Amino acid sequence: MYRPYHPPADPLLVRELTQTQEQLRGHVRLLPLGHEPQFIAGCDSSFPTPETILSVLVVLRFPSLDLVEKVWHSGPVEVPYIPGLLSFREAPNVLRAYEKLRQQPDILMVDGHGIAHPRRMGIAAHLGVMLDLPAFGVAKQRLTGTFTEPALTKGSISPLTDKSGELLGEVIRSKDKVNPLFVSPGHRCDQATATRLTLACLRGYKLPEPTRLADHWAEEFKQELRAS
DNA sequence: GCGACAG
DNA sequence: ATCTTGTCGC
Repeated sequence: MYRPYHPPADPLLVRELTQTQEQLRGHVRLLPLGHEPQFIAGCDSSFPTPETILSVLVVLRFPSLDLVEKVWHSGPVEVPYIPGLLSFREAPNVLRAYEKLRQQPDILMVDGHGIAHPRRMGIAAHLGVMLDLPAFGVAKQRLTGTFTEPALTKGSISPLTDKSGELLGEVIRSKDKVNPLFVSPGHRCDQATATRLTLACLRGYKLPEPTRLADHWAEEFKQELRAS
């Protein structure tokens, strides 16, 4: 099987975005959430066409997980995908969608990493800082760090750490025998909160409800968008 | 120098 | 992410 090949990225663009990322990093704050959230949001982005991005945000009541609201926004793709700089490609459009929300959430669950990132600035941290809102990431694939495979039973957890032993996140088995999820805090959130909320949002599926529903509606809107 | 690389 | 059929396991 072939290894994915990433086309060469413009060195100047990489330098610029990386510097901006370092600036944002200085604003990240990892703290426990003071109280139980009443509303939790989930977000997801997809690409109906190579040059169009569609972002969906859903808000669920917590802990019932009833859907309260869903919004979306689509626009032109302006930045290529570059490992470690994903947020600059997707976050701008997510922020536009966020502006359409009427019910402000207490915390945001993002499809991607929080601080489990080479520079501790995954898209969950990026969005959290931009919105000054508690946020954490739930990713399906590892970006950086090492871990030992957690047991195959739902709820099993193993730490994700970097070379120096620093805790970057936790690898969680969200369902028996499915690939684990990578959960890490993004901003105004700590690991315990990120893990606790992720587990509290599981409803028999691999993905926690906020992300799963955002994914679902993204697919719906995508069809609707291509048909117009 | 050689791999690895969220969505 | 996206393009895509059938297939193996619970």
